[in-house]
This record gives sequence, structure tokens and C-alpha cells, in this order.
Amino acid sequence: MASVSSQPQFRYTQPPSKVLHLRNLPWECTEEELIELGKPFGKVVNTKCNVGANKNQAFIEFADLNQAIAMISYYASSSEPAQIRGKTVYLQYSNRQEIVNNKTTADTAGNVLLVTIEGDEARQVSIEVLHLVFSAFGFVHKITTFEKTAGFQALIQFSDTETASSAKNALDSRSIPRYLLPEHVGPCSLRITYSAHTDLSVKFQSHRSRDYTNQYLPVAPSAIDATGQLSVGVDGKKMEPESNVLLASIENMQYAVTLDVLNTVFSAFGPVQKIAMFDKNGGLQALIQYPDVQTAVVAKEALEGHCIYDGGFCKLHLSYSRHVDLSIKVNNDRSRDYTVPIHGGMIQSSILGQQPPGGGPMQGGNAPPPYNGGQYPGPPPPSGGWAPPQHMHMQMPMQNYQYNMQPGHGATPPGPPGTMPPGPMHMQNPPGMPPYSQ
DNA sequence: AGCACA
Repeated sequence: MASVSSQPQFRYTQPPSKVLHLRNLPWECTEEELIELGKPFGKVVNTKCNVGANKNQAFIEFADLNQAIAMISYYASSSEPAQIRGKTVYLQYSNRQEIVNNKTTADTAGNVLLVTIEGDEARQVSIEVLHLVFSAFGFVHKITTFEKTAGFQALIQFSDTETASSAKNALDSRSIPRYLLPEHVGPCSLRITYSAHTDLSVKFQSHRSRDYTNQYLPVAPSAIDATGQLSVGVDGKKMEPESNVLLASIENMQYAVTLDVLNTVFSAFGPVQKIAMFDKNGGLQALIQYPDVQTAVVAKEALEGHCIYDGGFCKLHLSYSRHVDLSIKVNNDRSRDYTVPIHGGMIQSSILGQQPPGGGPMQGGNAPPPYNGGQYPGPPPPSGGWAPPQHMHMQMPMQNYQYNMQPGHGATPPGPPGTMPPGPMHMQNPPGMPPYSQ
């Protein structure tokens, strides 16, 4: 009934085609072997091997029909059959006129990378860690993560193809540094290809996706707990609730860390509203308040474990405070409310880089060693699997935010999303202030 | 030993 097909699936004499169908091939025969076989008769423009249930069929496409005819004719009258690896290969004209290329292996470079995180506990890799790793090559615009059959994957969006390529070249098939992973997590390696995407759609900041160009993007309801704070890690487990207030403790404080130094360091990520410094357990601690959680998250990510001064001095350890709004009673050298103008304009001048009283760390005879731009931040890389990018120093945002305290002006809002220049990030040391690095 | 892939 339904057997009245005008084109039977095959006949014993196919009309000529520049595509040849090959069968009885040795298992998993290579493209090269097919090209070798067809080359004497003409230009092989395409091949497809490992076709069929047994993967023992293949196609060869010639540039010209006459070349295909030449090959068929030759073997039709030859005493020696066509052979690959000593095995007789049967060939005939294909019933198709061209090989459709499903090979995506020649993936075209783009600004978005598809990253597969391989490893038994790949899901433990947080979006923050991915951000940190890929930020070494340039500003990361957006990240989305998802589960596919391939495993735990992420799409990482850069400004441009060049930046994405440099990240891909440096990181593909390498492992995430151990020190970036929780202690119990085993090795996680990265497989990177280009994605066809050019601009990811990120609706919310969540444990699965981030848009770093839009700090005011709403936080996903699923990532907010009863206290209104982000409390979910990428693996869904509870983590330290994020807060707009950071608690900084300073280790190895060889040089004075003043309110102004802290303000400068933390203002790089957004407007600092308030700072309170205090001594605890013989060390210095400070609470730094931002207007929003996202800014604090970015600052914490970028600064955690890094040193204010070169040489391992004044190493910062950051955690989220339980505070939401600091109560600053008095503006002095240990506490400051930058949102409340005071007479005399003292605050503005100090924000803009005035040296701390008594000489800043960069002044005097005991200035810290100069910033070493090429220095690698963080602990030494673990042996094997990881080449630190040349410019993987401090992760800095592309904009410096400062409150404009002049009368009649509100706080200076950050620039619109997408204004960040492409390319790797570089330290921007405020004038007069000490550089900071690992 | 007889025509794939999305």
C-alpha cells in the first residue's frame, strides 16, 4: 500500500553522483583514509565516516561529478578491489547529491564560551569561582550555569571574541586551582568550546546566573531567604548569607591601615556608605557598608585573601556581616558615615585620596615595596594542570565609584551597563594611594 | 555488504 515510493531507498545501479557511498569499511575508519582512497581520482571536498549502526559505512564527496565517475569506473574494471587497511571496500554512487556536514568541530570563535566542568564534584564549583577564574582574561559580562547530559556546564560571556579566545586557549582542559575549591572537592577540569550565543539572557542574579554588567538586576526569589538575603550556593546548600555590609579583618598588618585606605580600596567596587573600624583579638577589623548586596558580593570576591600592600602585608579576610545598616555615632579616624555631609567639607577631600595623617604607607622611609604588576595573586598554583594567566592580578571592576558630596549632587551613580571597555582589567590606583596586590 | 545528521 505505501510501497509506491517514487525514489526507492536504493537500487543496484544508482545514477551518478559526486557523492559515493562506501560500505564494508574497517570499523572506525578515519577521514584521512577516505581521502587517501579518493585522492587519485579527484579532489575530495568532504567525507563522512563511521556511518550506520555498525559505523562501517562512509561517504566521499568529490568536487566534480566526473571525478566520482572516474573512481567508480576504475574499480568497476579493476582486478584489485578498493581497500582500506587491507579490507575490501565496496563503493557506489550515493543516492544523495552532497554530504551534509554535521561537524560542528570547526566551531567558530565567538565572545561566549561553553564551559563543561568535569569532575566527580563539578557541581561544587560555584559561579563565583568561575567568575574569578575567567575574569583573569577580561571583564566577564554574564555567566549562566546549567545541567545537561554533558554534565555541569556554564556559558561565559566576554566583551569580544579576542578575550574569549585568550581565556579558552589558556584554560581549556586545565584544572581549576585547588585553592579555589572547597577542601573536600576533587579535581575539576574545564572543557571549553565556543558557543553560538553572543549575548546571554540573564533575568536574575541567582545561584545559577549572573549579569555583571547590571548590578541592579533583581535577585531571584529562589535565592532569597526569609531575611531577604542571598543564602543559596550554586549547589543549593546553605551558605553565609550575603550582606551589603562586609566584615574585614586584616592580617599581617605591617603598615597602618587607615579609614582612608579602606575607603579607597573598597570604593573601587561601588560607593562606600559607612566604615567602622575596631580592634578585635589583637587585630584590626572593619565593617564596610555598601548600598546594596551585589556591590558587597563583588568587592568580597575581588578582595578576599588579597593584600592591601605588596609583599603579603595587610592581607584582607572578608565575610558578610550580619549588619544591614551601621550606626555611626561620630565621624572620626575610626568611623565614618559618608552619606551624611558634615561642615567643612572634610569628607570629600579625604575620600579623594588625601594621605592619612602622619604619612601614608607610601610615604616615609618604610614605604612598602612597589606594586609588581605581573605578580600572581593568591597562593602558588598547585602543581599540574594550571598555568596562571599572565595578568591574573587583582580582580578590579572597570569603574571606580565615589560619592560626590558636593552640595546639590547626590551620590554619583555607576555608569550604565555595557560601558566597560573590553580587554583585561588593570589596576587603577587612586592618586596618592598605595597600590595593593597579593 | 546497501545511505547519516539536526
